[in-house]
Parts: sequence; structure tokens; C-alpha cells
Amino acid sequence: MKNNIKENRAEHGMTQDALAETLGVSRQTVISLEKGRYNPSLELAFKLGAVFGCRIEDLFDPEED
Amino acid sequence: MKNNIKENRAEHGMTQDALAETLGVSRQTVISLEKGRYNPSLELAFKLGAVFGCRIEDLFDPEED
DNA sequence: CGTTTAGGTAAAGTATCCTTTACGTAAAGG
DNA sequence: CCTTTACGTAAAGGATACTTTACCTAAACG
Repeated sequence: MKNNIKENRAEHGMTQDALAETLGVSRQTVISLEKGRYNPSLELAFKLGAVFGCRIEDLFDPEED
Repeated sequence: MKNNIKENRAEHGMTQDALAETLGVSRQTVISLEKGRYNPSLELAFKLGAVFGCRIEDLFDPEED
């Protein structure tokens, strides 16, 4: 599952640390997410959409990978 | 996390068994999902959106429960 | 130089999604 | 009655999301 979390985070001028804290997860989780090491829970996906002000479909692409 | 999977399934005239097979998960997973026993993976949420022809945000409500 | 900041890897443990199996119940039809 | 269909519960196990800790690299800055 591909995503553009890293790009969105950059646009919002956030560090991985700051994003992790905002989401309520560990920094490792953010790193692994951005690296595409696993697919997040739906709950985390919703939180990301809330933080970046966009829909889940705009952050994740279920087709690729 | 609340959802209206049961309603969507009914509108599509599918049994839990049929939906499970379409999604590629077990019937137990569908039952537990509809009962709100756990939050699905993002991957499963995308599949549900594909089956019912709607967006994830239309199937799940992260606010409640 | 030494320190701080940001990003990264690796490994072990915990929590939870999902499966599998077995069994229960109620309605519908023969 | 008996069987089938659809929905449900319970429990044990496997797979994976997520945490925690420790350590590494490179850039920026005094």
C-alpha cells in the first residue's frame, strides 16, 4: 500500500517526531509508515487524514504495492 | 469506530458469507466487523469501499465509539 | 571539536486483527 | 419432523501493527 505521508508531512513543516506526537504513536511508527513497511490501522489512517486535512483516499493508494 | 457495513450489505443483497468471500476474509471477520468488535485494517476498509462503491468515510465514523 | 536536531536501522515485546473450529438458534421448506 | 440457510457466540492460535530501547549517520551551529 503506497502512501504520500512524507510529502504531506513536509508540506505541513512537521518533523517525524512532531507528527508522531500529534498522532499519538511512536516515532518508529511514523518512520515505518513513510517507508511503507506496513499498512496502518483504519484508526491511524483517519487520524492522518485529520492532521493533513484530506481524505484517506488522498493519502493512500491501495492499488500499488 | 462505528460503521454501517450491515446496512450496505443488506442494500446489496449479500449474506455475510458472500461478503466474506468477496472480501477474501473469513465469515467471522465480517460478523465481528458488523458487531463493531474491532477496527479493520486500512486494506480491508479499502476493499469494503470497492465492494459497496463508496468512500471509506461513508462506511466508517471515527468519531463515535 | 562537541552538541543538538532530524532521520534512520535493528531487535524484542505487546496488542490486536483475522482465522479456524466447534457449537447454538431461529426461520423456511420439503 | 428433518434439512438447509443465515446469523450468532466462544476460544485458541497465527500474523502483523505498534512500542520500546539502543545505537548510527549526517547536517547545522557554537
